[in-house]
Amino acid sequence: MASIKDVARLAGVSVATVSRAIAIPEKVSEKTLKKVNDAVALSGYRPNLLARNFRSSRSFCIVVMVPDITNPFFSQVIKAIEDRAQQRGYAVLLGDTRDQNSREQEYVHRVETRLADGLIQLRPNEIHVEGEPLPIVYACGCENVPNCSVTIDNTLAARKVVDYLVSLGHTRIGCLTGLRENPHSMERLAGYRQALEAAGLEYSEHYVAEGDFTLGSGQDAAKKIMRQDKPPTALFCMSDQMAMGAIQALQAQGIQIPQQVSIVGFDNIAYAEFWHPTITTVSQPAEEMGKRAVDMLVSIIEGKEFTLESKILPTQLIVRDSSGAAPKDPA
Amino acid sequence: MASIKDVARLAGVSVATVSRAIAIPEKVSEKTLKKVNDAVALSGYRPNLLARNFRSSRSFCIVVMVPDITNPFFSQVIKAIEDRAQQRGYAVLLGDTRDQNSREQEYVHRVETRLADGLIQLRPNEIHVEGEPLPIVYACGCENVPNCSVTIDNTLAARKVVDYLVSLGHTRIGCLTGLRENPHSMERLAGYRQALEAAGLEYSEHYVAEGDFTLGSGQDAAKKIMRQDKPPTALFCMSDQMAMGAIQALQAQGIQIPQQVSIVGFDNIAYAEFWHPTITTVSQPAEEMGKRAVDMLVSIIEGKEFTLESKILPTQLIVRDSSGAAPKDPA
DNA sequence: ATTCCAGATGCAACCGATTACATTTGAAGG
DNA sequence: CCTTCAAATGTAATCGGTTGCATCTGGAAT
Repeated sequence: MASIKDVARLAGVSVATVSRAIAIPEKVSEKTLKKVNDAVALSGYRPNLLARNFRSSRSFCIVVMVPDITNPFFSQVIKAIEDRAQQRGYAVLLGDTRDQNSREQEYVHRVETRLADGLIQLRPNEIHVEGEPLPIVYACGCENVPNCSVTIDNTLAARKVVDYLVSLGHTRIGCLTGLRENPHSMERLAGYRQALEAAGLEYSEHYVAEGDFTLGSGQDAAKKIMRQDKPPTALFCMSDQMAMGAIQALQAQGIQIPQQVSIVGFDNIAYAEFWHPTITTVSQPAEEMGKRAVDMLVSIIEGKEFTLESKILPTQLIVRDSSGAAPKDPA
Repeated sequence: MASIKDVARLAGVSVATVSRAIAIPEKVSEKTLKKVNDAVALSGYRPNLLARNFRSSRSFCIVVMVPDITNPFFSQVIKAIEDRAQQRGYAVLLGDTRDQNSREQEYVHRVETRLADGLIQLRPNEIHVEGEPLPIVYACGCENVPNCSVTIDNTLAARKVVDYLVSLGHTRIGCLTGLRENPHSMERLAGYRQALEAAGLEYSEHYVAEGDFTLGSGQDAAKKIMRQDKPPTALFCMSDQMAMGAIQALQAQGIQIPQQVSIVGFDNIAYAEFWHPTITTVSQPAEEMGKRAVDMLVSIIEGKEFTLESKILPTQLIVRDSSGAAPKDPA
């Protein structure tokens, strides 16, 4: 593999001249520029960016930690991140943590050891770092993370969608959560409770079932929650995937949606408007969050200013066919 | 930021000793080991892996190029890749190429400039590299790529699923392709034609509609293909996403699936068995391909043996509810 | 006490680029 | 022809580790 020395020898100049001819060609005479370019072409020289990065102590690489890349919501965010990062001159290291702290640590370690310049955390968990602070941006997380973050108001969004169910006349509204200890679950559950309270409805653990945001867990949780005396006439699912699982499970039992039970999701993933029925949901600004997260991170990395200017983006209720008026005479 | 020199000074030993104490502690006396460990703890020292990688000319990073990360099939493969790579000590750089050659080149460039040790190509395109060959493995691609690859027999898989439609009595079988110049499209189309020919059915361009593997394109292509005198009674879609779009489009027209039209997909993504109706499809071994691709790439990188031992994995026809016997009296 | 030798440690080169500083070159002006 | 000065180029230090080789140390054997 040809190095800058080989090029210098071939061109009959010093390595410094080669370096300059490549980096700042206008600072080099035309004659030597040509000699160097010829030598580069002849030797098939490629600069060793590992060396350059080492010298400058920069890797031009950022880590993105995500709980599950196969979740369409996250893959959408990541696509936006990759796009923006590429524009800004950074590459994206994918860290699918599978919600395991040990895996998370390994990726944080890459930043500590300079293999990445910074990190975007898509899990709603706070990262604990010993020693000097690292460039970290939280995205799609929760309202009250300590560092820079770009997120939505989960509580408010949940509240709005449950308000909407109330406005349709529903009084028995169930809730399918992610893992209960997940901060997203907690905040959205808080919004759910707020809406119930505002409507004068009683909160009951019987109307709450735990899942983990996946299709299968939505299926199971829906079955479980409907298996009671006075089952809900509406279900607020904390992810579209769970809503899909729930719809599938209820339809399999011959339950009509939305005539008998209304179902709403969260995220507005692409499949939501293709499902049968199409799914009422809360739209999160996935691309916008990804893009802004990159911009924030880059300005921290390059400016080294760890300002705490967090940003909360608006969500939008998208009404489709999976929700409707409460049945007159529920079972 | 503490460097190895600071640790050496603090511990009162040479940098070489510190280096050894960390890398090969058994080669160092207990006394100095303790001194070094104390100094490391005191200074908060983190080795600069950028420096180590530079020295060893290795980045322990591999690039994965994918046409579209939001395609659930690819995100599944990538998840497997990330998992395996992590196990083998490599990080994964995500390259979402959006089917643009310029973006592809940028990522290839990262390998040429040593910022990544190798590359896994999930697009079915061949990568053209000038100069020395690079460690590249093709996965989920086509049968006849030149380098090491792990893939399926697209032609055979398509042939089998269309054979299946024929066995149900269908004689007017439509085909929704990806972009026509996409190698996957071409190979699967070949399988489709083989099956027709074997059944003595005539091939007609009127029964072929082009899409791009996405939901929306499946919707459009299905509408277009049904808008003719003798519309197909069965549709072979080259991706599950297109099958979903097609199902949605036909149902919106009041067409019963599978009673009036059978629809089959390709990939067996997670949503296929949750769709309404559940989707008959061809299962690709996504995890297995991802895992094997990493193993192949690592053995090329570490062994530097560019052997051409490609691997073709089996596919499986998964029969579900979206396909059934041909209607007695088609419209 | 001397010799020997293995184990522990230090010295210094090295990886491939960048860059501050020193030196050379060459064209313009006197 | 000589001076002057900016432009062009070269020299060498540097980034932070790793590692071959030399040196040192201390205990065992003689």
